[in-house]
Amino acid sequence: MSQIPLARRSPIPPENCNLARAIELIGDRWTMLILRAALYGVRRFDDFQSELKCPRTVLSGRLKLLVDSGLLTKRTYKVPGKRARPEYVLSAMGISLRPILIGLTQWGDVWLGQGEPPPISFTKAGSKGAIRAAFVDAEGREVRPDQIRAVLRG
Amino acid sequence: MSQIPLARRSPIPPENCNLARAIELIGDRWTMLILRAALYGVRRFDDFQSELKCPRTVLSGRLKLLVDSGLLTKRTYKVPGKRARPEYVLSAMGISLRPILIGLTQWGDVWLGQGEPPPISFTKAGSKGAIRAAFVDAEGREVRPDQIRAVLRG
DNA sequence: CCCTCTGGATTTAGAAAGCGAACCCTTTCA
DNA sequence: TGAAAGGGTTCGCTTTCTAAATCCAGAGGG
Repeated sequence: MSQIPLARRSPIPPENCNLARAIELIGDRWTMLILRAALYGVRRFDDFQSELKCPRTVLSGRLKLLVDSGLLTKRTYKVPGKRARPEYVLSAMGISLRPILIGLTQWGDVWLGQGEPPPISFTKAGSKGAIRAAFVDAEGREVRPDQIRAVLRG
Repeated sequence: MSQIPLARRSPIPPENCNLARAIELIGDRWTMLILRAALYGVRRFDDFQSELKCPRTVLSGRLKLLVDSGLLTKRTYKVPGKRARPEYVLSAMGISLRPILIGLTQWGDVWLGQGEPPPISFTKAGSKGAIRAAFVDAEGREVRPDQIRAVLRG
């Protein structure tokens, strides 16, 4: 069943692995749900809170971590007649997670969709057909999953 | 800076969102690190434990959850002259997370790599150049991130 | 000028989860 | 008969999560 050969250890120790580092950073329920909302355009503390229904303590802590790690940028917005308030917008680093979360969305559509059609799908601007996460070579041509090979440095 | 327009709410309530469901399931530090190791071929309790250095209680709990949710399959292996033991191998559902974790690896290479070259890279079988996570249309042609449009059902 | 409203938090106390160390259980080998 | 090895569970302790209440600053209204 599994095409993956048995290994007693991963080829890269977790403490030197950029995947493990990424998991340390964003591999947390609330953190990922915050990023999901942020990618949909949510920016404000109370909007995050009513969207996620998470404790405000957790939210303010996570926002702080995300700002410190560079995924979110804290800046000020002002609605006329109201106080200036902070908002949390995705940095380039945060926006570049979008393909990964779209990929995870589509994975969820397949495996967790409970037989219902996906509530959201993705297309290329100006055309109709669905697009999907995949791998491409340097020329932008798709590489099928079974053709992917891992190469260790050194 | 942000190309994402302000929203007060995400277009899909989290409780009806397959991305949110996926995050509930795998959006956890240890769970993701287990999947990382499993994608590298680790299968056995003690191998996971010495790789992850997590409490054995946490490991056995997570493995149980992953089996229950269908990402891992528990089966028995037997080394001649040793007792039969359980091992945890990725199901098709688990293996299909591979592109997402590779995408996250490459994201980490860019943003968390501390200037060092990535310890692992990915190529197409039989060729040399690196491949990367991207979006493709139905014909397998790359769609650039700024051309991606979300479409709501209904 | 004081009062209230609003968004963005911090404080507090109890519940849950994480953690490390020790122990248990079964089979196999010496 | 005893020790080893793999795969767990049990046990206390610490950290984190959670909910609810409170705080705080600056508008706007009276």
